[in-house]
Amino acid sequence: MPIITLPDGSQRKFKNPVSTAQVAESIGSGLAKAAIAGKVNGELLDTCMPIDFDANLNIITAKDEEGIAIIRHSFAHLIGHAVKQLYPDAKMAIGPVIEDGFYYDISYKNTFTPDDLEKIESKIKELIKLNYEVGVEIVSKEKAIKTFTERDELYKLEIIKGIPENETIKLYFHQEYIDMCRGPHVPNTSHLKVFKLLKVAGAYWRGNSNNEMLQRIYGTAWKNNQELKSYLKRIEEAEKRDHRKLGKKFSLFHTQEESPGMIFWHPKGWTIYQVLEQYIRDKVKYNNYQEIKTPQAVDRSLWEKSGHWDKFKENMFTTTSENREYAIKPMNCPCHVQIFNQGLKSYKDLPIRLAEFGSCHRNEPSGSLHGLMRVRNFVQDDAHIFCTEDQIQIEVSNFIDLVFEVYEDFGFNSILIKLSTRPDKRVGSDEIWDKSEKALSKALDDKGISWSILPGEGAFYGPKIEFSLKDCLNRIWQCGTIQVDFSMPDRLGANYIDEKGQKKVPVMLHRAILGSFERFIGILIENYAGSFPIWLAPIQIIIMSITTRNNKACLDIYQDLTRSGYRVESDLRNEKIGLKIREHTIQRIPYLIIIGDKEEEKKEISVRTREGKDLGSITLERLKSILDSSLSLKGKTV
RNA sequence: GCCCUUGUAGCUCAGCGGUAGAGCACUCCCUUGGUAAGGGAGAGGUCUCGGGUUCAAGUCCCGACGAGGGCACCA
Repeated sequence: MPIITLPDGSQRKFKNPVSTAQVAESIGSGLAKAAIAGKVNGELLDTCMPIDFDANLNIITAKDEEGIAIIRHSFAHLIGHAVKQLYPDAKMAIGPVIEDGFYYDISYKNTFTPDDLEKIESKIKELIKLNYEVGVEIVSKEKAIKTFTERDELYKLEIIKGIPENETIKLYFHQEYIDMCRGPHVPNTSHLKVFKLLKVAGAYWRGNSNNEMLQRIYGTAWKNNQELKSYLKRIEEAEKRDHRKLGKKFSLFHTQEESPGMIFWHPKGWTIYQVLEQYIRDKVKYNNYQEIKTPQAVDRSLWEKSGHWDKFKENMFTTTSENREYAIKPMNCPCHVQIFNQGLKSYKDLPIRLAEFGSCHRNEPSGSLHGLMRVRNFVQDDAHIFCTEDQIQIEVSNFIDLVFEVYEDFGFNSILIKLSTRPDKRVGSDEIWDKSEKALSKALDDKGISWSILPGEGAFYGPKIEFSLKDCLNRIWQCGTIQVDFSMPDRLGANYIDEKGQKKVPVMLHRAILGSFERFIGILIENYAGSFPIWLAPIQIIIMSITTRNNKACLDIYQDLTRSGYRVESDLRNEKIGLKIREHTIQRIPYLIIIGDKEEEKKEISVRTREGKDLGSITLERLKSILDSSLSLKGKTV
C-alpha cells in the first residue's frame, strides 16, 4: 500500500503499486497528459514504472528543466527511429542529452549531407505526428544481447558488454525501432514538438582517436517555438561577437596561410596587447617578481634533460645549425631554471620569482587551431616561483588573490576554477602528491572559492589549478593556472643550501595569470564585443572637424591630448559630420570630439560617446578629468 | 591529426559549364555640410594552388594548402 507524498505535502494512498501516470491521472487528466516522468524520492523514472513503496513524488512536465532534458533525450531516440527507417544499414551508437540539445552518434557507409539532415528532420516530424506510445521494458542482459544481435547493432552490444551484471537494462520501444537507455523517456511522442537538427560532425567512438569515426547529428529541442527562436537568435547574436570577425572589422590582427596559427598583430590590436603587457608587468613587479628574458631556440640536450624531448617532441618546432639540433621553446620553464642555477642560492633567497613574457611555439594539431584562442605561437605572462615546500601554501594563496585581483579589473565575474589531480603516469611519491594537492585545495577553500575537481588531469610532475573563462559561444578556455612541480628542478639540477648547510632541491611553481596574451585578448574581444573599456581601447578619442575650416583647431587639440598620453586620432576629411560620427561610432571609439566654429569661438569641444550620449560643449580639461576617472576604473564597470 | 563543410575584388556576398557581378571600402571631381550613410565618375579579380574531364571550367572530378563546425589533443 504505497503512500505517495506530493510536493505540496498532500498524500495519496494506493492499494496496489502505482505508476506516476496513475498518480497523475488521479489528480487530473490535464496533468496526466502533461506528465513526462516521475521524480521518485529524487530519482527520475518513466511514468509507467510501478512504485510499490512509500515515496515522495514530483510529476515532471515540460515546464521543468528535467522535463526538457527528457524531451531532448527522447528526440535523440527519434533520430534513431528516423535514421533506421531511411537508412536501415546505419548502426546506432550513443545518443545523449547535452546543454540545450542532444546528439546521436551513428555509423553509416555514406556520409550524411545537409540534404540527409533535412530528410531525417522531415521523417522525425512524420513520426511525431503518429503520436505513438513509447514502450519500456526492463530486460536481462541476455535478452538485450539477443535483441541487438538480431538487429545487428554492434555498438549497442559493445555498450552492453560494459554494463555490470547487477545493473538493470532498459529497452525503449519506438514502434519497430528499439533503443537501449537508462531513461526515462517520454511516454508518448506527442510530448515531442519543437526541435531542429543543427549539424553533422565527426566524433570518435568512445572518444578514442584510435577508434572508428562516427557521424554525430546534433539537434536542439525546446518546450515551445518562442524558446527555440530565442535560442537560435542567441546563437546568431553570439556569433557576431566572434573575435575573428571583430578582429577583421576593427583591424586588430590577421592570420594568413603561410603561418597557420600565428598572429599578425595590427597597430590597434598591438596597442591592446601592449597595454595588457605593461599592466601585468606593473602587477608582477609590485608583487615581488623579477622580469627576465630567455632564448627562443635552445639545444636539444636541454630538452632531453627536461623531459620535453621525450614527452613533447611531436609538439616542438625544431631547427638546425652547423650540425646542432635546436628546439624553438614550447615552454619557458627549463630556461628559467637555467637562470636560477646561476650562482649558489641560499634558503634565505627563496622564494625567487622569475617572470617572463615568453614567446612560445607549439606545433598544435591543425584541427585544433582556433583564431586567437588556440595558436601555434603565443606569449605567456609566465613566471616560475622557486620555493621551499613550506612556502608552497602561501605562494599559491597569494597567487590566487592576484588572479582574482587581475580578473576583476577586466570585469570578469564567472571564472571556472578546477583542480586537476594526480594522473596515472606521474613522478613523485604519493606523500608529495597528497601534500601538494592539499596545498592547492586548501588555498582555494580558505578563500571560500567554489571549485570542481578534474581527477587524473594533472601534469605528470604535479597537480594544477586552472582558471578558465568562456567565449561568446560558451566554449571554455583555460587562461590562468598554477602548477606545483617537484620534478623539473631536480632534473635540471636546481638546488639551494638549507639552514643545515645541506643541498636541497627547490619546488617550482609554474604560473600564469592571463595565460597567453593571444587567448586572453580573444576572450576580451568577445566579452566586450569590441567596445573596449577606455583603458584598453586602441583609440580612445577621435577628433572630427565640422568643415575643413576647423582642421587647424582639431590638430591643436589632437596635439594636446596626444602629449597628455591619450590615444587620439583625428578625422579631418571633407565629409559631413553625420558620416564621421557614424563611422567612428561603428568603430566603437569611446569618445568623439566635434569641433566647429561654435566650439572654436567658445574655446570648448563638443563631446559625444560611442553609446550616442551627447555630453554637450565642455572644456578640454573637463574631458581629461572624465577620461582619467574612466581610466582608473579599468574594466570594472563594464 | 580525424570527419563534414568551405575558399570569387580590401570587406560582405551573388554567380554553379559558355567572354567575371553587387553593396560597402578605395581614387578623382562636385559639395564646406552641426550629432549614425550628400552627389557623380573611375579604378580594382590568373575566381587559394596543382592536376584532370570537356570544344569550353569560379562552375564538374581528384589532390594539396588554408579556413569554419565538431571529435581527439591541449605536455
